[in-house]
Amino acid sequence: MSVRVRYAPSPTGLQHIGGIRTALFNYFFAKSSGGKFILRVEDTDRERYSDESLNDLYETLDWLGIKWDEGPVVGGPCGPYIQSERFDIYKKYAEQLVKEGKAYYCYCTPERLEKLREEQIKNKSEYQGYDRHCANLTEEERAEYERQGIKPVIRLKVPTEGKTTFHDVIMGDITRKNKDISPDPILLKSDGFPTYHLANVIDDHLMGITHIMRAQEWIPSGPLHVLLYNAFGWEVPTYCHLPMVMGKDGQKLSKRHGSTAVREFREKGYLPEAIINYVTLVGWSLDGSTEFLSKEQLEKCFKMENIHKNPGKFDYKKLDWFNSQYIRMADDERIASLMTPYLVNAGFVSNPPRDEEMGKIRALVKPAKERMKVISDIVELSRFLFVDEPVMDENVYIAKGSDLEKTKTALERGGEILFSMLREKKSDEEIETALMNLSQELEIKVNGVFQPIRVAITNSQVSLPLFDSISLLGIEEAERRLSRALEMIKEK
RNA sequence: GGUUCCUUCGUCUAAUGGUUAGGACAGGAGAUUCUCAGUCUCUAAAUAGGGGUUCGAUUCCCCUAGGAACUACCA
Repeated sequence: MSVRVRYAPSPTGLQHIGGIRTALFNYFFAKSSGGKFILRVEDTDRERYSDESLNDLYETLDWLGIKWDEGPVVGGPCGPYIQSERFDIYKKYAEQLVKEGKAYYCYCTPERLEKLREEQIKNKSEYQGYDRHCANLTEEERAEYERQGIKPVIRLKVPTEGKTTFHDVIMGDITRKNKDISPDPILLKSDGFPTYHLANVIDDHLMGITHIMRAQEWIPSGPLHVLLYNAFGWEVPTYCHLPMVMGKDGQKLSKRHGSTAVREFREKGYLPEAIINYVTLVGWSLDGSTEFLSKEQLEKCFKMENIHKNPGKFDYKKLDWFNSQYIRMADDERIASLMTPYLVNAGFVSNPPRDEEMGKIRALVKPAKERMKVISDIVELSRFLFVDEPVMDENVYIAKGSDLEKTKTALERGGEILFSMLREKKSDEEIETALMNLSQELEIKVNGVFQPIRVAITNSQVSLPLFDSISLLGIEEAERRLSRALEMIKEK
């Protein structure tokens, strides 16, 4: 039987790291086993649903380059793949269970349930959950509720005796006593929409899902789902509960740990390949030593057996490392086009950039590439090129081990040497040597000469290398800034 | 509280019934004749604790401790 797996998110928020990790695992498992990857939108919660979330789902998967074989937009033989469009199916199956005596109508109001819950908490009752008030209603009682116009929910009859076991590829057998399973969970809400449990089981069956790969937070409801499959007389798929992605403190990764939405990472300038690579390495590994894995490689070598049991913490620093590595590996032209929006946003270049601005951006790639962790770093790295904000504090110009006098000299004579040699088209090495000689003469470290010049030209203590900066800026402008700095320093 | 699950360096992980318990990130030290970054070298760092089984256990079993998830007309 060929593999069919699905990613079934609920469009109630932006796609986050944990979610796309689940998507990735499903996708890679499908690809590596020659199966199908299906996308299904579980939008049965009308309260929390948002169009923005749905768009974000498509955009994020698209950005990551994850294509689904069946699902919304692309269609497929088991559609529709959006649960809100499958309304009638769930209703039909839920009513079938009622007819067969495996489920029942419940007319309890939210108010009664709330009161019940409060009492259970107050009395520290061991027994928590629904009290099965409506489990054995007579026809008369039902008719009375209907007359009152109460819209019922449908609840599953969960056995009070025995136990239910399901097998998980990663976890092994997981058993729960039936009396510990949520007593008679709601299958169909009073608005006619299914709850997760119902819709999920029906769709997984109808769509021929062979392996259910989902986060471990679903383990507790596994037995309930098995009960549902049994109630329908359907075969139970293979379960594979994925370890969760945690924050630094060991709790479920959430906003308070930092960015979690993939969109935020994209906006900061993370590359999709870095996200994919790093995220799949949380809770999975190829061999313990391979660090770099492309999407294409993972599509081939992903093995379910290598998935871990224990949850993994999300390490932002390691992601940064991956990202900086991928930036370096990336094509220059691609980096240039990735940098452009940040420069436009910063107001450094026009939108769209003029040819001459595009030239500057391209020239920026080489020196900037290996010092960016994220693409947005380019804004600070290139600020000196587009805006001129001279440093007025003379102390910034003075390198460690140097002093004001020597710094003046370094600026004056170093500048002369630098620009005359640049005009003579001397090599960087030759100029460097000349400046080194000057530093020896002044009895200061090489940096005592370089730092003031660099600060004068780049307006910053931290910058791209001097020669790169000058060639980016142009000799004229660099010289202008240097003389200005010299004037300023001379007055001190 | 109840139920279920988890436990190798700070973090992600590798390994085998017998190894100096390996790699990577982060950290520390040094090098790199321009800052920052990068690169290179070196370094420190783990089998949660206690019992078994065994000639031998990080690996198999049990207990304890710690952590997590779930416990909705949310998924």
